[in-house]
Amino acid sequence: MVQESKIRVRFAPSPTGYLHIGGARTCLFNWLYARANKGTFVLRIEDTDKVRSTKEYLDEILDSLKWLGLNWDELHFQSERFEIYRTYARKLLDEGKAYLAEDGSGAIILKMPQKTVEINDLIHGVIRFDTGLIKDQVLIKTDQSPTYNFACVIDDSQMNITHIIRGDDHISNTPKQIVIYEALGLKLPQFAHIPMILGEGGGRMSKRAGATAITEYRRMGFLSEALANYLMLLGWSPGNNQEIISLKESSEKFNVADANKTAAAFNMDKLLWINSQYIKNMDLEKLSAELKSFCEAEKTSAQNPWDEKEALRVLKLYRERATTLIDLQEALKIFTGPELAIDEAARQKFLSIDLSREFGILKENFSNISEFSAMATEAAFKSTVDKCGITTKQLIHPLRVAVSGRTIGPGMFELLEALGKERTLARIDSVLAGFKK
RNA sequence: GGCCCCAUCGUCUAGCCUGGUCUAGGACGUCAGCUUCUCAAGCUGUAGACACCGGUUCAAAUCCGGUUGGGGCUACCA
Repeated sequence: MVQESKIRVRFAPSPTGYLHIGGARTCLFNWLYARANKGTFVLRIEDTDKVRSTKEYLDEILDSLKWLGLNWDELHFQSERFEIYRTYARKLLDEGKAYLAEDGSGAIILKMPQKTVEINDLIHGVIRFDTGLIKDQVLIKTDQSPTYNFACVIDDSQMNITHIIRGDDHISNTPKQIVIYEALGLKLPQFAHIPMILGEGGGRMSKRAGATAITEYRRMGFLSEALANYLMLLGWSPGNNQEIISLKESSEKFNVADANKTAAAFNMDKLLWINSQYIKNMDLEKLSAELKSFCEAEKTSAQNPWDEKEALRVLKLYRERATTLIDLQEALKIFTGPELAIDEAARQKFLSIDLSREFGILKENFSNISEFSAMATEAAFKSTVDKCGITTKQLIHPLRVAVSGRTIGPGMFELLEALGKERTLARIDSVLAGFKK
């Protein structure tokens, strides 16, 4: 039985910038294709531009990929392979398929043959090019470093890449590369050009039009699973009207050939919605761990040290109404210490009139509760409003502001239970003191 | 300019390859309602698209051609 050669794909970022949305999606498709076919996912750093490549960008790219869960099986650096490219270029020189630049600069240039080249793209089908329209291509630059198209071909061939999955902005690079493959007598890989991601307005994605760096999304409080989920939906669909899909599930059914041809506009609202779905449905302990590492990364740890039990309580209460980790982080602040920062507008709206009598009675009733449960606080609250002859609404909103500092939040009594008796009474004392002034 | 890619609701898409089941399905967003101690969530419902023209065919979102529109490439950047 003939063993079909294993699928090998690669993602080849250049460390001349951070990893952006488009690159991440390209990487994701490669990764999914490799995992779906039990193949190998190669990460190749295209750092031939010594001036513009930096260690910082490299680290940022690697960190972003790890965060997204896109692990690689092999890692290569083009900067370590310059001699290989020169060897191949010399071969072309010897065979008369390339020539030395006439200006004596030392650059090696490929003679462009006059022919028609065909790409059989997995997504676009056959695409034809007339190479007569393409000028001779520089292979090795004056500084003896390889050009992108040359290094790319040599590496893809040497690394036995079977499928090249990349953005369709590379379609016009493909004939130039094919000519190099043919000049060297190398086996052609399969090509799959996936569409680009457009900005919110439909134009080119840019920093100006919105965030583009993966790290920025992380800082905005997105869960990596949610971002990956959203990204894979840009240009691919699992079918069955499914919107929420994990990396694991998608890596079982993904196929590049099913990818769309049309560019997709980035839409923050949908990303936000997917993120909220993950926050609502994720395993609570896992969510807590995510929040913890988010707080640590942001160095704005609301809790110090981290109180897991409390975090779990808060998460349970707030995850339903949270969209990002930032929302959760904010919620956590309400539970930090007895002190509370009260929103000024909220204070104006609900605590500007003197409610010292009402809060006084409420405090007394709360004090008498032995087990500070939602049910018990609700009963105590009820008897308070009855005694004061006011409606629930007249006191519940001020109370919410008093104990949580804001007008919005979870159900009043679940909130009180989570806060606990001690903290609740302390905060009531605090507003009581305010009324006396 | 030349070459190339693309074209279904505002957005992401299903359907297109293998024409009829499409009076075009789903999701986000919008709007309305339910629920309600706030804000959400949730549930129900509403409006909303096959870019245009022509051809092939008994029949086209689906096939073909053109137009228009958008995008990419055209570097000794990647």
